[in-house]
Amino acid sequence: MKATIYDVAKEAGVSIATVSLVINGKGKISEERREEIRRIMERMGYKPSMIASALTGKKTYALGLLVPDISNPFFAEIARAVEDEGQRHGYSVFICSTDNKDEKVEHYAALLQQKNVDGVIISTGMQQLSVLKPLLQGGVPVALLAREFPLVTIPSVVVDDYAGGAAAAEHLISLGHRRLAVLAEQDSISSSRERVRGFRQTAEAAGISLDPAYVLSCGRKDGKERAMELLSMPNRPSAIFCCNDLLAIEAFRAVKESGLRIPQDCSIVGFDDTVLASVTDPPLTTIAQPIEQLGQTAVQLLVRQIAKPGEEPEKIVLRPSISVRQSASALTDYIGKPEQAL
Amino acid sequence: MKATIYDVAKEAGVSIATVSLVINGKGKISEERREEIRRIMERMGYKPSMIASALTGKKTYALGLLVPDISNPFFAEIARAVEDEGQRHGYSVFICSTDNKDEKVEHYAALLQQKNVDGVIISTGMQQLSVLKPLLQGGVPVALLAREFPLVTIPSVVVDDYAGGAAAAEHLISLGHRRLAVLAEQDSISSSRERVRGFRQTAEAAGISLDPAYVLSCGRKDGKERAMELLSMPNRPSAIFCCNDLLAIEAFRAVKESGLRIPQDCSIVGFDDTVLASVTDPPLTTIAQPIEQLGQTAVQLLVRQIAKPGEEPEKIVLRPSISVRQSASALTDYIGKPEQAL
DNA sequence: CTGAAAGCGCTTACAG
DNA sequence: CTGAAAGCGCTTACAG
Repeated sequence: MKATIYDVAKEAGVSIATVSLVINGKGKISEERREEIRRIMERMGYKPSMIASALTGKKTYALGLLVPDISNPFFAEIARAVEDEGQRHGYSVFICSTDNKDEKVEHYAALLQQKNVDGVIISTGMQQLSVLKPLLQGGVPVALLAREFPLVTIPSVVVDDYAGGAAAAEHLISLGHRRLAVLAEQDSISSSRERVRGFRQTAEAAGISLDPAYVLSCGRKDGKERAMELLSMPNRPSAIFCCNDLLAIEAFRAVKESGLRIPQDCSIVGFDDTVLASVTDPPLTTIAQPIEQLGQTAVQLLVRQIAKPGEEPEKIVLRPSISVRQSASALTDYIGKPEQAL
Repeated sequence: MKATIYDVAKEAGVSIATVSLVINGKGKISEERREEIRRIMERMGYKPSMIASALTGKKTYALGLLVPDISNPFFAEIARAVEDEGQRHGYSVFICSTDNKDEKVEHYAALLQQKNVDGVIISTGMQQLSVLKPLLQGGVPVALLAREFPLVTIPSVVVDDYAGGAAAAEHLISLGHRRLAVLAEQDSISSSRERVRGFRQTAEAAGISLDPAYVLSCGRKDGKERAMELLSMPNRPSAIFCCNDLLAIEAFRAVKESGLRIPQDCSIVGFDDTVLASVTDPPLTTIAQPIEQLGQTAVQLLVRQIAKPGEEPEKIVLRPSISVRQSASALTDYIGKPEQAL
């Protein structure tokens, strides 16, 4: 049914070796023959099978992309950047949503390896780094995107999460906020930890302590609930820093459901600057990640790694910026009131 | 370096055929041997290469998913549903963002074929159906998701776009709107055409004509611009039906930028009910697609097609529903004014 | 119950 | 300038 290299060779009256050479633009073959064979391939609608060529030692030109959830707008945008940059280098990409569960990470890692992907971009959190062992030991090139593992030398590109958290704190503090709270992701996610750390240290440097009771970790579905907890505390926070935009939206819902106003009663700052941020009511002030650049850089690091497996792994840090919109404002309602009374 | 079936066979002192049989759970092999060989595979960290087994006539267990843009929340959610249902059946999925461009569709179609994917889910628009010829002729199973091609018999799952457009019109008309406008997608997208058709016919059935000048097609980036055009028309529409949520957001921006209020000065109804809809200000009234079910059904149709290529292709139609939020309201400001004066 | 052998569709030295 | 042959890592009849 589908034409193979044999069909083309027979049609052209040459050996399959010759056909293979023209496919790959190799060898010394007369330009006429080359052209003729090309024409025949074209006419027969022949496309070389990548899986056959992969088996012969060439690459599969497939990449794996591990993300927590492709339906999360941040990772959807990352995926698009990875896809485009991948295509630019000839690679297709498999999507793998892990829900940040080690078992799924492990499952996908094994699967990708069996599929002989040329490399894997990892942008998912995990409890145990060891789930990546098989990949690493299997010699599968890996690049980390927006994730870090301090003790391992894997090429990675991250945004300076600490600086992002710090920027959020600075912004809120400059607006006069003192009672700060944080809605964090699961503790297993290093980027979230760093954001909280940057936020906390900046607050403390400004003489504002961040009570651990006001730093809540959220799972996939309980963001609003956690935010509600914060809002119902005796000493309600005047501002909440959310470790991603999705959490910020959960916080929005909680605030509104509590009959409070944003930002007058409670300021909110997010993280990521996905499409969601410009769509909320009011538009979300958030720490912006250079999403496209993250995706592109990760692919480039991986491609380099594939080409020269021996190379010293690079670690690239991109700067976040703050997108000031309208979800965080000065504490106007409290003007004049003494800090203690708040 | 990586263990092959030969290494396992040698280690176990059997032939590779025997190993292959235990991998696939076939043949009649003593339970002891079977167990022993399993243990050896485990110990050696052996995982059969899928590309080798694919070359031997088995499947690649890879699917292609053609969408306009994976970073579009609607398609990101579709992708997640497809990924999950695919995994359930043993398939991994390649993401392919086409930007609705025929050249990209063609490119990806050829690529997926070369990669010997077992099937392709198509959820992207195209001008020429002929770009799919290679896939269809190549005997690659295909399923259509939220797309239709009237003349071709390909298994497909769609939402009743006509009914969705009709529901939007009914809702707006019941709220008293008479000056209706539409922000459509490109004409090449059949679902968009159907939505507009349902909207138009329902309006006309209610005695409201929809001037073609008030139905504008948008490209990837000019939604806001087109919406601005509508708003600056001499006879400004009191309600705009947008053929997807992203367009609705562009319309939101245009309305606000014009100093108008939603919904008092201009009602807006979207389509899709993605995560965006609950996040806008005010929350978006929109036609809800059963996204998860769409993705699942498409995979199931494809899997069936893969298993029994001869089967009559099914066409499944899912019903949309309307998610009433707050972006469309009754024409309170105009109460009492005669229709002509509007 | 198990092995030898052919074959999947390519690529790559090696001859000539 | 081009072909014969081995090999990639599997699966699948076919023998025995």
